[in-house]
Amino acid sequence: MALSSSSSTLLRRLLGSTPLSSSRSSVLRAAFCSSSSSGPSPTLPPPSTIFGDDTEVANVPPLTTPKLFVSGLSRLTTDEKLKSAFAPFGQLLEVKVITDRVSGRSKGFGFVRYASLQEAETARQEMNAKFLDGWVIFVDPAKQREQKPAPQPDTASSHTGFTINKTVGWCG
DNA sequence: GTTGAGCGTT
Repeated sequence: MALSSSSSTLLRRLLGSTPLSSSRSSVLRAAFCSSSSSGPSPTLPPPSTIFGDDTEVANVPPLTTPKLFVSGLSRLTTDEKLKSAFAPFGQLLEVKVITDRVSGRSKGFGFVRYASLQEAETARQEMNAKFLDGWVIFVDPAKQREQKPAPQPDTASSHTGFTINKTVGWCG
């Protein structure tokens, strides 16, 4: 149950030649449902226990942030290329391909931010595991880059007038 | 040219 979309290395290898059978459960279901009119079967549990329900397994959890993390980008892919790929799926508030400050080239991943979650989900379901510039890209919800800047409540002076000396330096 | 894990600059 530890299926995560972060396994890009193995997935892009498999995506090279995957028949992608989506209606495999229909064949098995027909075999079970064709012989169930003569009382309960002590040897076989009800089909609902095996397959659960008509719920598809490809159900993905909804997003919680309009910001998406796009990985698997080609080194030749830039901001404009990424923007052009995610543009028709919604209003992009910000598109950024992370480039190394030293070498000045793309790191192979970027971020896209939509105006709403609806657009982000659409873009994710439409652009996840798709080809972009010859490489299979992966769209995942991005983390919050904004970590607490200064959550220090008692950084000023207290009413008691005492000031804690935080100089816990080395005694040597 | 630089081939592949990962979460960014202001």
